[in-house]
Amino acid sequence: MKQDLKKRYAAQAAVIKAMAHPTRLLILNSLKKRETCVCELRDLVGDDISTVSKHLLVLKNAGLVAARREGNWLHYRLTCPCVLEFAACVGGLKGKNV
Amino acid sequence: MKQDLKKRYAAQAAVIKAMAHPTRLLILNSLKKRETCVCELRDLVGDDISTVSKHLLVLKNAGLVAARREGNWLHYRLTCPCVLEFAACVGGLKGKNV
DNA sequence: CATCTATTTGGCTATTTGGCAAAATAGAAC
DNA sequence: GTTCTATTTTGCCAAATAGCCAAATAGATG
Repeated sequence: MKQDLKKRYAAQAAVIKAMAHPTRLLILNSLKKRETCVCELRDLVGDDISTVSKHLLVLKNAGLVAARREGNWLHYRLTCPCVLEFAACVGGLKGKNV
Repeated sequence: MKQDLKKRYAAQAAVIKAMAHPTRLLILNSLKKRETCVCELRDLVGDDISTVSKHLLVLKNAGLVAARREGNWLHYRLTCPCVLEFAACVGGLKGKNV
């Protein structure tokens, strides 16, 4: 495997890995509609707010979301709505885990 | 989060998770061209063959690949070529990890 | 300044993952 | 049947992950 190819796949895998969690998919799909503050996402997800915050960090580090402060609230938004299109394709698969 | 929605996201996440590894992305992209036997994939990837076999198991469990025996060789093939389209989208992202 | 509110960070534990090497298996060939 | 070859499975270990709670932080407001 060539080195630059390796790097490119590693970069892609990092983003895909950030998406590879039910809660984070829920968050991404929710943000598709409109930007949302963390506390609202916590209500939607139902986990501890620190857990939600960590999920958002993962998404932010992958470049999938960005935040905007408005008073006390941080509003998160999708940076790349296209990433969700492929979820529909994935939905049709029939695997042992699925 | 409603229960059925939760399940749907868990199912999607399982497939995405299976894709979320550089070696597995390499394998998937290689299989896009044509079906390939394990030993050939081992040469391409460069890891131990048991490692490659495990990656293939992950992909198989997710429903992303399937195998066909021909003599001593097992030929793996993509079951859902569409899953690779979104990698191009992901490639454009600029994150801390990417 | 102190205080309140929204969010992040750190610490902890349990679980999962990726890799190699050795042993086991499945089918082909003798 | 035995043997050979391709592949999978098992065992082990180090590293990464997800979750909660408690503590820390950043702005807003008094």
